[in-house]
Amino acid sequence: MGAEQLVLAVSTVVVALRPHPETGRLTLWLPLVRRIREPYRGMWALPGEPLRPEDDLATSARRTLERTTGLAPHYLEQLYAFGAVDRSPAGSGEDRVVSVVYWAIIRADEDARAIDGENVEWFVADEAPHLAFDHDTVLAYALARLRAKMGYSAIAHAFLTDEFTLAELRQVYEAVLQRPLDPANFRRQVLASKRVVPTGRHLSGTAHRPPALYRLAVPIPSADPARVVAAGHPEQEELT
Amino acid sequence: MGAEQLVLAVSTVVVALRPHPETGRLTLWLPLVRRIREPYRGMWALPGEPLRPEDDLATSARRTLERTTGLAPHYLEQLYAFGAVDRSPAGSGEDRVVSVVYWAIIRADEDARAIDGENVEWFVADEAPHLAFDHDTVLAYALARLRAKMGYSAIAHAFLTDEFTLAELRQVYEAVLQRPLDPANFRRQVLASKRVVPTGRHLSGTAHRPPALYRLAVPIPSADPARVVAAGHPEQEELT
DNA sequence: CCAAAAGTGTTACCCGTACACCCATGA
DNA sequence: TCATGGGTGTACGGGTAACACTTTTGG
Repeated sequence: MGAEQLVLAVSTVVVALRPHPETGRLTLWLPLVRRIREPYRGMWALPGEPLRPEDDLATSARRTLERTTGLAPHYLEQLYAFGAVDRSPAGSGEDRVVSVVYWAIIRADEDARAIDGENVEWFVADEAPHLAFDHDTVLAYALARLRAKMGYSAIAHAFLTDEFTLAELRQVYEAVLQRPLDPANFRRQVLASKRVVPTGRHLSGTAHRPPALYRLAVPIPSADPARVVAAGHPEQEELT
Repeated sequence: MGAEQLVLAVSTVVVALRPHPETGRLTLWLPLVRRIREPYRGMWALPGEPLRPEDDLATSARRTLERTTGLAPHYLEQLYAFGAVDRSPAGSGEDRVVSVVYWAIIRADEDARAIDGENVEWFVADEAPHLAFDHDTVLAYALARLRAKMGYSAIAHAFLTDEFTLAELRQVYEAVLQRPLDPANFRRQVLASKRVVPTGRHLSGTAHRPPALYRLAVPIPSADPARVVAAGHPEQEELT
């Protein structure tokens, strides 16, 4: 037992929707980085970095996203702080690491511009390899929470551009929730929620009847506590 | 600008239900500690401590609870990690502090045994004084989240003993949500949810008809990611 | 004009709410 | 026996799910 140090790191689970290589259906993908040193050398892990004293937690997550994908996040949210003492292999003289984990959601249009960083590779989220540290748990938790949050918040829009068709929005839900939704009922529910406003424009060039384009009525609410509190009487759906 | 160090601390928002000093109705209370050194000397703050390298985050929260109330927590959940760079007054040469905040819920029977620690005093949650650091925000967020979570989880039971009447359970909801609930409908909803099982026993000594006693059918689900993930197909209501 | 997706209408059902009412007990 | 909270019955209304149907385009 040497002089163990306590280190604070920030990791980010970056998710985007891309077609599945086999079925062609939209699925969640995420970038992982291959570890180039011990411990867990050679294994895949979530991207991250130690927190610098001059950085906010979110700033660190943003930089990690930049480094691994070349992108700036439009949606970033804190997930959880993982701090079990045995997260790094015990007795190896390694530092004890507490990781604050963030989520970032990549929009379809940005995803096209994504550039892989050093030792970065994208994986289908549900088919990711066994990961270093406790990152299997972290990833599973992130996915479970993302799916749960789809039900009561507007994060689905974080995957889409400003203008979108209701079919596109529905496909996001179907991809993340992994089940088909009734187009007729979906349309009514979304319109009834007033979250979405028709732009008057229509999407042309489709194989069939041109669908109407919509825009978000209000921006996606931030999950940042400071903003949630400042918003006065918080709605349940805005709290995690 | 001296050599700033990065420090990781764990704070705990401890809540219990006690009668309001004026109205006599049940309300949320919490213990605060008076700061005995700079910065914010003399102000009230959330109890907490720097994380020791040999402690899990939850272990640290547990010790804080022990130190301020003499109790061991039956319900403990991680809330959020606060890490803005200016949380401590800037330029004062103070360390930069990242705080992982936990919630602890005190049951009615334990609350009776609570002993105040050094410089500890309890306050009605909604009438707490202006706090040190960003603890006003932290507290507001904790209360908002507690109220939201009452709607879709079983945490209300964290305030109660093993055996309880439906009226007691309803009073917990009413106290936290700050609005009256229809006893008839409340009873049906709770019974329909199957979360609760009659013990067959009745509470005697009441002024009127003796109410039936109930017990939790399944323990309150832990919000710990490791357990949530291990539980297989997670229900939405178990996720935060 | 045909296929297929966009979009509308209709109906049955579940669930939350409101509220009238009966039951059991201590005082 | 009466006041009071415990406990039951019932009817209304909003929201969701299922699915038949009409509309609009490209080929």
